[in-house]
Amino acid sequence: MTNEANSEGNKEKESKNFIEQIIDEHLKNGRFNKVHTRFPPEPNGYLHIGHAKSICLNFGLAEKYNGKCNLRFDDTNPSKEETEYVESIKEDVKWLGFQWDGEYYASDYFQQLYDWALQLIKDGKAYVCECSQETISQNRTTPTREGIACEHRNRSAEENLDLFQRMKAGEFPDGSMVLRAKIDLNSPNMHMRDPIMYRIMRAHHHRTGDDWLIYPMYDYAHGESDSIEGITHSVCTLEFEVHRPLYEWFVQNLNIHAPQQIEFARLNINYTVMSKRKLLQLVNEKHVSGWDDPRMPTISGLRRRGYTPESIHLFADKVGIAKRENVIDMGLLEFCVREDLNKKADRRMAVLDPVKLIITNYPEGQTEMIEAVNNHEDESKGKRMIPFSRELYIERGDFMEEPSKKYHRMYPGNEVRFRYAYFITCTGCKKNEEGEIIEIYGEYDPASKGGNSPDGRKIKGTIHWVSAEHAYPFETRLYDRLFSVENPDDAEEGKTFLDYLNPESLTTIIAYGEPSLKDTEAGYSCQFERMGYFIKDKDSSGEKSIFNRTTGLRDSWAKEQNK
RNA sequence: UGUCCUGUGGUGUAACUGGCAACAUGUCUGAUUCUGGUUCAGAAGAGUCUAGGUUCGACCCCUAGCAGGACAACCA
Repeated sequence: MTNEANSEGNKEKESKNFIEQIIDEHLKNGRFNKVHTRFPPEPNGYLHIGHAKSICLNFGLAEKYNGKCNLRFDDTNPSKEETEYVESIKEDVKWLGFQWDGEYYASDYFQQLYDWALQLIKDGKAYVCECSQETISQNRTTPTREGIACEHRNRSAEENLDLFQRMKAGEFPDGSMVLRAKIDLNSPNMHMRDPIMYRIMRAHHHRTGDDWLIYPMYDYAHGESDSIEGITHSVCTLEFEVHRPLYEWFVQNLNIHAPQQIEFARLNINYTVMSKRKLLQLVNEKHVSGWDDPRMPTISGLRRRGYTPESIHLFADKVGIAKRENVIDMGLLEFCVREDLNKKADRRMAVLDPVKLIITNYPEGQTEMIEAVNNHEDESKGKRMIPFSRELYIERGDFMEEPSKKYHRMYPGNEVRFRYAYFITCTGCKKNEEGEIIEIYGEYDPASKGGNSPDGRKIKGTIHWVSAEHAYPFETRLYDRLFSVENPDDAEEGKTFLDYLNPESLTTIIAYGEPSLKDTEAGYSCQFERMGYFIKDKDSSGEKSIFNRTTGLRDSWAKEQNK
């Protein structure tokens, strides 16, 4: 290594994303003297990879600036939220490796929020409106036209106070009235045209039970919750950009701590969908086995698929943070798992599409144990023994009766290395009446034991194998992208994203693995040499194993063939 | 339609706040290799949406367009 390379390496001034630049500025100009972020999921579904980006951002910011990050459940809509989701969210955040500083719920603040609403009413900045949903919407008109004030807008503070308290007390039916902020009916920003702060809803809340009959809306609750927790930087996605003036209006008019809301572009990945609504639909309509189906972009799905927290961190790191719309290639996610798994996954041999190979010059009935390295990237992983015998299974694709150009696996007359074992020269094959190859024959060179070249002769191909007699059969689930088009969201006329589901997103086969695969537990992740990364699924039980394919290996041979 | 946001290689993100565009991924070559994996070496690929302007000099600033996105829920 040259000195130049060294000094280059030390220089690496990592560039900051725009949010960090804003924070630097705030720290410099004294607006804030610390960093306190929060991750605010609504417990109405499972977390997905898009949330992971946000989690890594928020918790990452706190780490970088030596600050704090809260986990806050935005549970202001009891009709959609459930405890099951709260638990899964906590599990996912922890699995990603983050520990929140405070665990909060917007519902913890219902009383404070209510009191502040009373204050706004007294200040003449909020009023109870009895208009119907349609009327309110109509009166707001369109952005280009002025809004229309309804007869409730100029009620006295006393009357509003009385009405609002009676709303809370349950004197009025659901939906009969709302509390509205009195801001600006002519604002070009529709969110400022007297937004709704509270609605009457007789729904059982997962935490406050039946204590409340009125519930605050997002816009009223979110900024205030941030404020209560002393959040400095309230990071959210782009669609809330238009809400920022409203966010600021509330903290300003309540005269409470004002966090800075900053918006960034949400994550999009091709060949999948990211909206909670659509993910929920996939689950409800049983297009997938559940929220944690390995094809789902959910964190629990990725986990079951074999993704590691590290691979997701790497991914979040690589996609970056910015404000422009983006679509990340699924290939990047796959690159990230391989990058991580290559270093730590055990190597094992398993044949996914088996065909029998008989070594005609190998003694019948003999079995010998072959030593194999667990991971060439990490010698500390040690070695293991694998049985070898006269009859083996090899991959159907590793034999060609009439080889194509550049093919250097088994074909009549060609010598191939059987990984860790011997050099075997193919001598022919047998076919059934349909012309399918049912057996392949070969002769081994006893001097090449261990797979080493006895005389230094070059062998182009190395293939994996499994002793037929000792093979351990197990179910293998080969996963592919869930959708067959890049962007299932933009469905053509008369179709929905469901019409683009990939019928081959899951293929179940029986694979034959080396015996060591039997003594593994669910969650055991390894590389089947030359085939890809696999993880033992939780559906496994006792002797029965199920392995999910996390992702295949890079395959430049397949690319070559597609030319 | 109105307001706001965004516009840099195929994709994603940078560019020390004005000094002729970097990194990653992807693609293609080649080398190494007991995984057609990994690793290594190299190449191609944008002249920064367009048109003006300011400036010695602009991806960064200004003006006008164009394109894409967000919003017009008693969802978040």
